[in-house]
Amino acid sequence: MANIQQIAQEAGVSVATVSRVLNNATSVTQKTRLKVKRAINELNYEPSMLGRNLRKSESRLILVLLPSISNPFYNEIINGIQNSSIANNYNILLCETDSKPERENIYFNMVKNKLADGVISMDPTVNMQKLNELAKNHPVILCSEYEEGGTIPYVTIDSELAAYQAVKHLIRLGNEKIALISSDEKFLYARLRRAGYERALKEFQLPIRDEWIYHTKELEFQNGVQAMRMLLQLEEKPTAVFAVSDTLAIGALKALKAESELPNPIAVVGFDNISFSNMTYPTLTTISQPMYKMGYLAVDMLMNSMKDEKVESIVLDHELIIRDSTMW
Amino acid sequence: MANIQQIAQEAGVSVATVSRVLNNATSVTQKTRLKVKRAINELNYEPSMLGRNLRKSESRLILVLLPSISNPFYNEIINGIQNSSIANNYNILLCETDSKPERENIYFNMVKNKLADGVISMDPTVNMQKLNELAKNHPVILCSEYEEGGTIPYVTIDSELAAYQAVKHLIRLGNEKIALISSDEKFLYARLRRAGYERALKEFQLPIRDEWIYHTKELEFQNGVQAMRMLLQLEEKPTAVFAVSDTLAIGALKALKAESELPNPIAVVGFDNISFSNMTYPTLTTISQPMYKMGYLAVDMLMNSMKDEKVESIVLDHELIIRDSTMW
DNA sequence: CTGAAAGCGCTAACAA
DNA sequence: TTGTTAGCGCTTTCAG
Repeated sequence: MANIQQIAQEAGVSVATVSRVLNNATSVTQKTRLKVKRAINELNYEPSMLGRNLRKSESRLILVLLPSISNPFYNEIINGIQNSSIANNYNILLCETDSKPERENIYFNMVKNKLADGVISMDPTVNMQKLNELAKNHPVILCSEYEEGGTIPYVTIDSELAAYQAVKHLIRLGNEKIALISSDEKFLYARLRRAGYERALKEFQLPIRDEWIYHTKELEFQNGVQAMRMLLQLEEKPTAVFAVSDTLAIGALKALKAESELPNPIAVVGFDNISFSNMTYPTLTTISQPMYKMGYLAVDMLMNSMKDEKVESIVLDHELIIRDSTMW
Repeated sequence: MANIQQIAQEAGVSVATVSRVLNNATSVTQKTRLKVKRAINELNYEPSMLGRNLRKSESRLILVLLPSISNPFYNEIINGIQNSSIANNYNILLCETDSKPERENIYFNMVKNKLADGVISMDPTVNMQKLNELAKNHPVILCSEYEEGGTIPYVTIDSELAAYQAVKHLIRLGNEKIALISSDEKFLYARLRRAGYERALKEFQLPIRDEWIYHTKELEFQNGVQAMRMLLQLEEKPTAVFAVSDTLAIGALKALKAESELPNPIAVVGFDNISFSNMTYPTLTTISQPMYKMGYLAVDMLMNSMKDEKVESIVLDHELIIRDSTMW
């Protein structure tokens, strides 16, 4: 691989001039520019980012932190992040932490090491203390999951309100016994969605019963299956279920189908509107988050943060998508 | 952010000694080592990868090329790649090309620019000519999709055999009119799976009818829905369907459910065993690929390739997973 | 065992 | 307009 020296030599100019051509500086005559370009082509030269980055101490790479790409919820967000990044001449480094602190550390170090210029975290399991520490010296934006009262700017939706509306929809359909399938309440979104669930029930003076609230360890389909099975074993079964994620809701639907002799169908509402949610039987009623937009805006915010501008957090609108799982 | 200079100064040693401590060189006395460590802690120092990488001219980053992370097929493979990379002290750069050549170019340049040390491509839409060009000077491994008769090492499964077995299973169940839902035949896997489909039909002297072979533009659920709808409109309808991917098969199942008055159920077999394939109704019979292993091995192969060792291509075993969609 | 110094590939300030 | 040169942060050779 040729370097800038060799190009300079080949073209009979200095390295500075080559650099100027590379960076489209105006102060180069057409003639020298051509000489240099010819040399570049001849030697099949590609400038080394390594050298450039070291010199400018920037990498034009954005680190995107997420727990696992197997959760389809992140797909569209990443799409938005990707497109917005490219528009800003950045690339993204997708980093799965798998909720493992060691991995998180590796990625945080990459930022400290200047291998990435900023971070967008979508990881609810992230170590907030360390992230706050990092945010002191590096641009960081939270996407979807955030810290209440924290200092890091975020883009998200109003989970409490969305959950409230989802449950209210179930109530309007005549359900009085409504269960909640939630994940670990160490996550803010789980606490908020539970709060929305409870607010709706209280407003209609419906019972909030502990046995109708099930907490799963993870967000896999299987966790939803298991949760629904438990709910179906109760003496007094719920007539409807609100799950805090589509993956859980889809698992719940599966468990319901397996149960052949139910007197009345149990209504199910999910959260996220992942692409599968339209492929289940019955199709899933769910809350749709503006995922693409969320990702896109997160990058915008990060760019502003890099310019040391003041960045305001953003709360986006959601939408209730009514499908068959609440009307079968 | 402190640099190595400042640590040297603080510890009262030379930068060389600091570097030695950083790299666990043996030739440093306990006493100096401690002095240096103390300075490192005091100043909260993190060595810059940028400097190190430039010096060693390596980035310890692997570029992973895939068309889109929204296809769940890649999830487990990536998991394998990730774990294997970390075990080898590398990190991965997940790059979605979205089948766009511009993006591909950006990523190829990162490799040429020494921002990544090697490439694992899982992208069937990749520009093979450019990839071959890149492979002359950089380590490249193909994962899943590969080039017949090409020079780049690959890890994959025997798609033709798997398809043959899938279709044979349908034949054994008594089906004689078997349709194929495939994607674009510019992709090798589509050609191979079609070949397996035809081999099985021929072996049992069953008709291969063009109208029973449907090619979709993409691999989204919706493409499967549409394909199945077309097949259901035929005068002579197939009694079974083999789809070259689970996403297509799941869409097909959806279209079947929508069709209420079918005299006999139509059997469906998919390909990939994505996690959702167990959540559909009916659950999907499919070919399971050893995805995790495939990803893991791809990294091993890349590591060997980096050491300039000769790397042999690998063909892994698959498995037919029989579920409800072939016995309802 | 430790230090001085060269150099990885590039950019940018300064000089010409 | 172009060239010279310092230096980004680190590793490594060679001397001591």
